[in-house]
Amino acid sequence: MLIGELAERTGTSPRTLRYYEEHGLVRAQRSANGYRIYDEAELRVVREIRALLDVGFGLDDVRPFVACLRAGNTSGDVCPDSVLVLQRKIAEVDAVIDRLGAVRQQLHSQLTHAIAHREKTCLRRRK
Amino acid sequence: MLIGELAERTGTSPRTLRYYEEHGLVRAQRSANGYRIYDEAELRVVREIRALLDVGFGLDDVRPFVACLRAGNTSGDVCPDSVLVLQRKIAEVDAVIDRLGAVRQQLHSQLTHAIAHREKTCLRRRK
DNA sequence: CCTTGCCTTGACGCTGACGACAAGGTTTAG
DNA sequence: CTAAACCTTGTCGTCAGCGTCAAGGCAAGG
Repeated sequence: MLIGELAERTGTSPRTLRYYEEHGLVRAQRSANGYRIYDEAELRVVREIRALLDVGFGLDDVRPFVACLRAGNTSGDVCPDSVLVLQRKIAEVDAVIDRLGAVRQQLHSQLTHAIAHREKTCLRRRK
Repeated sequence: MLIGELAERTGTSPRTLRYYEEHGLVRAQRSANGYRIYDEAELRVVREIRALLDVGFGLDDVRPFVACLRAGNTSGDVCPDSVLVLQRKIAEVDAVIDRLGAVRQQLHSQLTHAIAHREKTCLRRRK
């Protein structure tokens, strides 16, 4: 499988795949003319990467999962390092959710005050 | 008030204040030697900017609030444009919170599966 | 032979809110 | 005279995950 095909089958671009390789996440053989050649296993690797990136992981966070797949596991999640990252990420997500909840509350109260103020102003004008 | 003092009183840096000015958010007089001179009103403006940026606003989102202050209002929130931005931002925050909630759930289930798998593996080894 | 369509490496662009540095002018205090 | 401590404009660097050329090679079909 060449890079274009892998890109298409994973919904990415050749550029993206080279970028992953450059960062040690994806591996490829080389044909005589220098073309990258991927086996079916890389398909799963790339899909794992994509799935995790979509969820907000960084490339560094993804590494343990790729290694886990390469170690022969059917899932990238089952290795200790992956579990650690999962736990850390859940904690991070929780923290962000909490923060956003507070932000939301603040914005909501600002909005409430603003509306109240505007009604006061309208009443004054009417008098 | 010179730029250093304003920076200190707002917890920012001179660089930051020049950046805001460059983007049309903060205004300053110039003294004979070319130094920026700020009046007390800019203090409130900068604090408004900072407060909104801290909450996740972009500079463009902040503009209506600054304009609202400049229009003579004691709060930057009370003008129609500010209210629109507030409503939009609340909606954005809600969307992100929802998304993160889904992400959290997915990660949690991945984690659960991973733990379950590891226990299976442990049991196999003991046999 | 020429075009089309793959592939290669290399390098700059992008988004946002600044930090950091360069190179210089001004004012004040000693 | 000079050092300290302000200020000025200008430009490049930062983080992440790529997009977008540029310039070129290779293979196959008409």
